[in-house]
Formats: sequence, structure tokens, C-alpha cells
Amino acid sequence: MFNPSLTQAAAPAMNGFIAARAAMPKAGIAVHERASRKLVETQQLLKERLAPQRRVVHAGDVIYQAGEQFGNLYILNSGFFKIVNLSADGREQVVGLKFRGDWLGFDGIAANHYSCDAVAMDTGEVWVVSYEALLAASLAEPALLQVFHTAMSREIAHDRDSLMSVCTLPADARVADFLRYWAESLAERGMRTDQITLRMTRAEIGNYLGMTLESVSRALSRLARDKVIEFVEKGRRDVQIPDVGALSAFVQRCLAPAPAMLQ
Amino acid sequence: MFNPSLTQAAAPAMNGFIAARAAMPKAGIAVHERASRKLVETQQLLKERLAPQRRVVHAGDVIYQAGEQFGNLYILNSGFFKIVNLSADGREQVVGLKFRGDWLGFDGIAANHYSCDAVAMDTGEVWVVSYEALLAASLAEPALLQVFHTAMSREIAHDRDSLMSVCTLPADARVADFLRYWAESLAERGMRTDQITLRMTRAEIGNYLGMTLESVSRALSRLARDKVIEFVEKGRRDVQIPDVGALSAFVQRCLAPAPAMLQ
DNA sequence: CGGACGTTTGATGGCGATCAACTACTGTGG
DNA sequence: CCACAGTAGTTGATCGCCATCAAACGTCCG
Repeated sequence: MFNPSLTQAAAPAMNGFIAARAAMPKAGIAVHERASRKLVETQQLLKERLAPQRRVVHAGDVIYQAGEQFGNLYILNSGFFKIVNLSADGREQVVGLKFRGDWLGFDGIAANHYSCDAVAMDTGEVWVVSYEALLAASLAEPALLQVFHTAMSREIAHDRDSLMSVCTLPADARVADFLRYWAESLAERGMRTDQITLRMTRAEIGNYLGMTLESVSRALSRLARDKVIEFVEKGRRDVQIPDVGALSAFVQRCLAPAPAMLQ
Repeated sequence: MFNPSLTQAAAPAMNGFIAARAAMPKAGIAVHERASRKLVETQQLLKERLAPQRRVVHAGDVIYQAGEQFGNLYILNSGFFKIVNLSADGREQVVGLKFRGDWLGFDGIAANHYSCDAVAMDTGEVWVVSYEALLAASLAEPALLQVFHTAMSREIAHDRDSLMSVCTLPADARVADFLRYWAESLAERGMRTDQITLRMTRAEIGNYLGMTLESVSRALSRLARDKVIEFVEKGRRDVQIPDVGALSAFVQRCLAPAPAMLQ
């Protein structure tokens, strides 16, 4: 893992757009406010036009599982979900995390059955929408289709980012990037990000990031030692993140080839 | 990498459906014929209802790149593409491979600009369809929408499988699984699978699989030594795969904890 | 023919997996 | 209330896979 190998074959034509996004300063806050408002609007639209069945879930509840007949899409109104992929030989892999406003069940459309398990990690509420009903309703309200496509598109884009993290970052950086992602996700939804409660065990985080629970634990200890995060007293499940930017900086530090001692 | 760690936390409730799919015997051929026919029908539908602009591409051509304004979706009618993700700090990662019938550009819908580069790896033809035009046309022909959603859904499902491979398989198995995926992709499209031409360098394959080009090379040598694949004389770019099943078996062998010498 | 590029193969080292021991929190029953 | 599992997390010691470095070879193309 952690191979800048392609770079040695194809020169990385550094992209101005991408670089600009990274350089984005404190404008992030305004961006998050806008995103958060948009989310509320979208949820409102869905509620009005689809009148979805609401379903309360608790940690451990499975909302659909691999192999089950497809039919519904689920919109997460509160709580957290993990998406778990299963292989024929019994391997299991956390392939996604879902927050408020995210949709679940897209993977079922193509094959007409779901290909993953969707498991609640906390108390929450999901809205159940039949795929057929969504299509029908979107004839009257095209904005529904737009919302639906946007959710799918976001999922695709994020899955690619996940793959990139796993393929190009060393273990410590992956954990830092994971925390950054989690904090970003909360921020976009207008939630606090300075103190977050990880709803996953070290084993689950490790599985998601392609490493062992011990490595996750060590990485977190290292992050705490470097004051990038801080553990809240009594219980290592809560993490304080004074500065999300410090997490990004930590990732970059992991990628830096050598400290460049002199000069 | 290569961690069955989650299993130690959450018992893998082995899923009958998944197991059944793996056990699928020679029925695969019929499945592929059906898929291939379906593909032709779908392409026909798209051609008739959308009258897409056709564009011939050659190896190296970039059909869209990260940051570019979104507007079009692209349907691959022939040839091969790679999708390359770029990070702000210059890392680049091959996050997807596209074959005939696949769509490109979904990642642009959400943010209204593409987030990856789409690069041709061979001569081919893509059909250019404006997203707006697609939505408009699908009012008259709902089947278009179904085709579109199916393509997105398949992409999501496959991205998850990729993540699982990278996270749970050791290097040799990843390469074997990659070849199996490539052969499967060709088979589904009615193409020959016994002899395939990899249109990627070892460095590109390695990048896609999260390992170095040297590891890819060694893995291929090992596969050849075990007679799972065979190199065609003159040029290590062509690979013969006498039996795709042998690749799956090789993956399982890599996962098997110990040879279990006795008994 | 020479240079660029892709590939193979060997030698070595380091990151992270594995194994193991210990601590801390939680809930259960005496 | 405490004893107690049982679960989750931390930390250390060791090992092995794979990255890295290095050298050589084959192929392609000017």
C-alpha cells in the first residue's frame, strides 16, 4: 500500500481546479451553511412529495440485506448507518457510512436485489420510498429526480475517494482522513464537529479502512500525542477535534517523503 | 491490509444468497449470453431515442477531466477507458475501468463538474448525451431512465467490490481477482475471454489495485508458474486464461490460512 | 544502433499484521 | 455493594508481506 507508483509512469498533470479546492480558506463555513440549508430544503421536498413511510431504527437494526428483493430506497433522516458488503467466501467489508440526507439501496436497482447489508449504528429515522413511487412522483415533480440523481452521483464520487485513500495513504493518514471525512460530513449537515462520537469500534473502523484494529488504535494514540485530536475523559469513543485542518495537515505530513532536516 | 478483523467482532452471518451465486456452475455461459443480448438491445434503444453524437477516440484521449463543467454523459460503445481520480496534493488513482455499454460522467451530476479524468486506453467510440436531453427524452420513453439508473447502480455496486478486494485480499489474490473481473467483463459483453490483451501497464494495474508495479509483475509470474494464466509469446501484454474458474480458485487458495498438511 | 520505456527478478528493509498481555468500562447476579 | 465475566481498547514484541532500491533484459521506434 501507499504507492505513488503510477506517478512514475504518467506525470501528474496537477490540476488547477483540484488545487484551488484544497486551498479553500475559511470560506468552508459558508459552504457548510449553504449545504445544510439545501439539505433541509431537500428533506422537506421529499417529505411533501413522497409522503414516505417513516421508520424508527435502533443500533443493530438491519434495513435491508444482500440478496433481498429490491423495491425500496431509504432516505436517512437521522442516525448513522454502515453499509456492509459480503463476499461469497465469507469476507465482510464495510464499504460505506451514511449520514442524514444520504440515500440507501441504490445498489439494488441494477440486479433487482440488494447487494449489501444496511445496518443502523444508532437510533434514527429512515424514510421508506418505493422506487416505483419515486419514479411516478418525479413525473409531476422533476426536482425529485434531480435530488435522486444527485444522491447517487455523490455516492459514486465518494466511493472513489475511499478507494483512493485506501490505495494511496499509509495507515496513520487513513485514520486521520477518516476522522476528517466524518467531521466534514457532520459539518455539511450543520452539526457540531469539534467533538464527535465515533459510533464504530476500532475493528469496524479498521475494516472500513483496510487495516487491523490495533493499527487504528495506534494511529489514534499517535494523533492524540500530536495534539491533532483529544480523547474525552472516560471512554475512548468520543474524540475532540479542535481543528479539522490539522487533520489534513497530518495527512500531508504522513505523505511527505522526508523531514528535510537541513536547508 | 488483508485483515479479517471485523470477523472477530461481528460474526459473519453467512448469507445463503451470496453463497448460491458463488456456487453457480456452468450456467454462467447462458447468463453471459443473456447479458450480451440485453446490452445490444440497450445500445439500440439509446441510439434510437437519443440519437447521440458519436465520437471516435484513441488511446490517451481525455474525454472529460476533473473540474470541467458537467453537462454530458458518455456511453462507451467500443474501446476501454480508465477513470482517474486526482487529489489536491497530486496523488492520482485509477478508480475505475470502463467497457462497452458502461456510462461515464456520473460523478459530475452532484457537484455540476466532473471529479475525475476519463482517459481512453484504446481506439473506440463514445456516444455523447447531454444530461438534460436524457432527462427530456426519458419523459417520452421511461425505459431510458431505467437504463440510466441501472448503469449508475451497477457502478456503485462494482465500486464497493473494488474496495473490498483492496481491503481484504493479499497482493497476489488482488491481481488474480483483477484478471477475473476483466475476463468477466468481456464475457458479459460477448467477447472472447480465453485470450485477453491488457491495455494497461504494470504500473497502472498496480495503481488500480493499490500495490507497486513490481508486485504486479511478481504476481503475474506466480500465476503463470501455477498455470493459472499463460503469457503469449513475444510481449507480456497478452494473457491467456484457459479457465476463469482457476482464477477464483487461486484467490481462495491465497485466502486459505494454512495448507493443512495432514488429515 | 541507441535510447526510451516497460518488464522481470533479486536483495534488503520497513510498515503494519499478528500474537499476546494488560487495562478499563459495562452490565449481571449474588 | 462487590465479584465477575464479557467486551472494547491499549501497548509491546515479533514476524512477514510487500515496498523500495537496484540491475538487467526485451521491445519498440526514431
